[in-house]
Amino acid sequence: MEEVVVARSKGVTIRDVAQRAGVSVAAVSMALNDTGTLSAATRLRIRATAEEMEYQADALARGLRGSPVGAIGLVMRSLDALSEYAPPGVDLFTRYIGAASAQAMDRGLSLMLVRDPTKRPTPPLALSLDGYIVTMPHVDDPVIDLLERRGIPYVTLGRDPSRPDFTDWATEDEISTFRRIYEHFAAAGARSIVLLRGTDPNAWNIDSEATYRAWCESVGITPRVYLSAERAGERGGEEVAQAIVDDEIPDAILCHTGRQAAGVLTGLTARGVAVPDRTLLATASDSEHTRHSRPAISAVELHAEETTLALLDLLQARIAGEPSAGPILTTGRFRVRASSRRAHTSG
Amino acid sequence: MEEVVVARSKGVTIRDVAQRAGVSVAAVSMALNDTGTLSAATRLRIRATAEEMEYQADALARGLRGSPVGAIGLVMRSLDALSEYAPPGVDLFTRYIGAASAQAMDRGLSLMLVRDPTKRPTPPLALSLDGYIVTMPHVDDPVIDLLERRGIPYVTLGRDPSRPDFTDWATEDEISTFRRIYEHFAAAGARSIVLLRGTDPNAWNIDSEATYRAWCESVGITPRVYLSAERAGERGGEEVAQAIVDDEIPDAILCHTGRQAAGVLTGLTARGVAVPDRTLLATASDSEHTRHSRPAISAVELHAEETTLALLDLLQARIAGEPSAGPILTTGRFRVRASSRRAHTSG
DNA sequence: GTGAAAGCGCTAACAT
DNA sequence: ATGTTAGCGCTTTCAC
Repeated sequence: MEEVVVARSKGVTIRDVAQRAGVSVAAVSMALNDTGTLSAATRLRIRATAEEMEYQADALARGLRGSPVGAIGLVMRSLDALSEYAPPGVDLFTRYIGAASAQAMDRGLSLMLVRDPTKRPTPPLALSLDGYIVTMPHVDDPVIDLLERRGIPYVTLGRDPSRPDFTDWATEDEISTFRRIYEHFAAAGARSIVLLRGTDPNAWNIDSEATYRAWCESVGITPRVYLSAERAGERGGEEVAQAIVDDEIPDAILCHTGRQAAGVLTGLTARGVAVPDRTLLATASDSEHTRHSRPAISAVELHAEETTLALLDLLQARIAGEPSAGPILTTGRFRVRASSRRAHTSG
Repeated sequence: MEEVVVARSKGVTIRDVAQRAGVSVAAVSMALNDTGTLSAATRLRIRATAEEMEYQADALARGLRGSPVGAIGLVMRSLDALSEYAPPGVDLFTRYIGAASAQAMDRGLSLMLVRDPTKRPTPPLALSLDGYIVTMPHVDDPVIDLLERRGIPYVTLGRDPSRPDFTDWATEDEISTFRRIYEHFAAAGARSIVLLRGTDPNAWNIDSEATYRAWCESVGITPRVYLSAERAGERGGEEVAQAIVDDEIPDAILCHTGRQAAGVLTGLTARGVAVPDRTLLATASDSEHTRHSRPAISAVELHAEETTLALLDLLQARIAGEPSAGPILTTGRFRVRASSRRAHTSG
């Protein structure tokens, strides 16, 4: 039984360059980082040899000294709260991850998805990254606390519900989008409208309920809010649908997540409530479910690219110590599908 | 003008633990890594204090010593070859990135998307990662060379066309899927079939053309292959469509990418060639384009999750020095949409 | 069985 | 203007 261990060859070190250039390691470091006092001549000469030897500073070693490592983290609180990191059909998160990763690359940054760094074991590199994007922070979020405590720069997707003064955040402007949906419902003749939201204690859930109640009040509708934990997924939506029907069949239902909406559709159908003929249905997050269900469910299409771009801008400014340009609101587009189109309205 | 630099506070160090436990730093290291010769008693005592102090070894420092850093890289050769990292409508790559990131998290690994590490400047942490997934390596791929040279473990999505003996790869079984598409075309009465493939020198392009030619020969069809660079996108497809029509209008066209297919559809339509009535159209990669075009384009739906899971398995085995279990073939599903459905066939 | 110390590659303070 | 050196936090010989 022989163990074959392939030695990981390290590359050219600063010492190699120093030796070749006939200077000290300090000189090399200075030359390449444009620090210290070196004659232009030696600086150039050193740079040339470094180039020639294809020298690359080891990020680990620099990081150990406190220099930036050229990588940022992405913490998705909504994913941390789910039971699985890749629930079937939910492409919202993967789209954010993919978009942010690709855009970070264009800026010479690497991005890594990191599990909740307050849970042990801590993802190894987590506390050595240059900064963080935290999506949908919770009330009194321990992750934010940790980052604050460690002095690690961060920005958030969605406002931090615990810190009204914090401005380094961006979001799809859900509030006005929600209003648009209610108006869409009302225009189709809906008089009673139900909101089904999630239970994660984030701005998304808090603000949307507030928006809903305000809107109800403004048009004289009695608010009816139902809750279902995000992690309950379709199943949760199905159960709530039963409860809603038991209470009183509304003219329209708005669900937060695509999975909830898919479940509600199933539940309503099971109880003989026709969508959209009897009750209109829409959701604030698009997903495979909403696109492929029968009828297809009206949903807000998120523009992940636009939002992640804003977040990266904010984070880079924050890392550079520049003043905050936030918050930044991007706009989602409400796509009307069959689930909220009345036959006599569309015809 | 005062510069506010927030000090990044490091956490508890091994020295702190050693001091508190009344032992040397070496003892702490040994106790926590289960190495060396320590009495069970001290080992336990040290572990307790470490736990109590919430000690976390610094990944940078460990990495500098050659230990794994708990993070792996993802290099997408197809993205490196494009002009932009997030081309509009192409969700194939983001799906892979998202799926792989989420699954890696479930295994306690962080995954980061890395730009071509042979291009300078090298992404800082690139050469310190524990391993790599390289998607669609090119012939004589310099990235593979680099990883080999540095002794960094890697697996590939799609076989390495230059290394027939290399087995640590997985892929969606495009060969049999392609055959199925040709048969689908043939069943719909197509006699002349055109293949439009990309130009990246990867297994995908090489093998699919070989499959095509073999199939043509087996059924006595004269092969017609057209090329369009992946980075040419829809535009490239459009131009090729013109060329195809100029040569001779075929009964069916199979395109590699969704963007090419979308372009071909546009091009054909512009020339008055009706899809699917005159010519059938399908593509091997699903995308926004193929789902939302008119008519919707038949496409292979990739199961990113299944494939990335296989890749992570292979990579972890490779890192652990276990024997290869590859290659692994996963299966895509060909979804027939309007673009390849003959009216009299479906009716 | 345990501690002291070297050193991973780098940066920054201090000498010269 | 350049070199010397002390660490960053950790693992790993090597003495004791």
